[in-house]
Amino acid sequence: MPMLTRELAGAAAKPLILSILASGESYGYALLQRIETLSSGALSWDDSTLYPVLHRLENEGLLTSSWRKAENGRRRKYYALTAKGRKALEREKRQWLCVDTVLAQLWGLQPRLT
Amino acid sequence: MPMLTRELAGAAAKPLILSILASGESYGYALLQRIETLSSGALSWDDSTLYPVLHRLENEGLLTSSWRKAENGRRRKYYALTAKGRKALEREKRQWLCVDTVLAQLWGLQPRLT
DNA sequence: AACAATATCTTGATGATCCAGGTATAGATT
DNA sequence: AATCTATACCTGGATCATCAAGATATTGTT
Repeated sequence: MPMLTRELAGAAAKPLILSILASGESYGYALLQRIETLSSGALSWDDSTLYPVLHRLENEGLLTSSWRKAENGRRRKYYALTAKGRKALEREKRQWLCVDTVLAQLWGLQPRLT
Repeated sequence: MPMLTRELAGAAAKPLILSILASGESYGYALLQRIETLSSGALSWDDSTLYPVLHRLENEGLLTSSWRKAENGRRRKYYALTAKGRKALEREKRQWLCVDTVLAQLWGLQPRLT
């Protein structure tokens, strides 16, 4: 994500990926496009940044992966959230909102209704 | 910040510090307490994490520092935002809100009114 | 044939947190 | 006087994560 600082990109990666996968399995390339779409082009990741994150999350047991052939004939590695991944997402969400609440206070923004 | 992931802590540090200093100069120890207060105790930093960040920000020209003696007789290193720091804060803010907007969409939360 | 888009991966350099420690003073308590 | 607690700052090394660059391979289009 070129317009984001290294740190914010790092912090955003995990919750973003887990959140997208929470509504159904997907694969690397599609995740990149989904994020770009959701942010109206503001967030565009480099694939060489995403793949290691996916591997790490799988290694931590938050995701499972399976190679499959898509309709267009290409092989894709589909990722799906595990139960552990779902819990991790809740944790990530809570943490993000915690920091966000503090920043919102400092910036004089409305608090979010949970 | 023990209850935050390494990555989120890293991403939060810069905007938090810059935002607090935007409303007046302060010093390391006070920043730690201020953050703990603002978050109702949820965010508590280790001082050995904060100081290097302050040094880095000063090194980047976002802060200036000056040793001074406080009323209580102790020496403190006061940090103040520079013009460059103020611009950096705006950038950080924009970036944070950008990511936050995407996450809010994914989580079905209300968008924030700017 | 050549090219653009799709799809994934690895390696090495860089950069940042985190832990564990160290230094020092003021004020209150024993 | 001695000790403890809170205040106040700093550094070095281990660890971990992004990032850039480059590699591989297939499909559909010009």
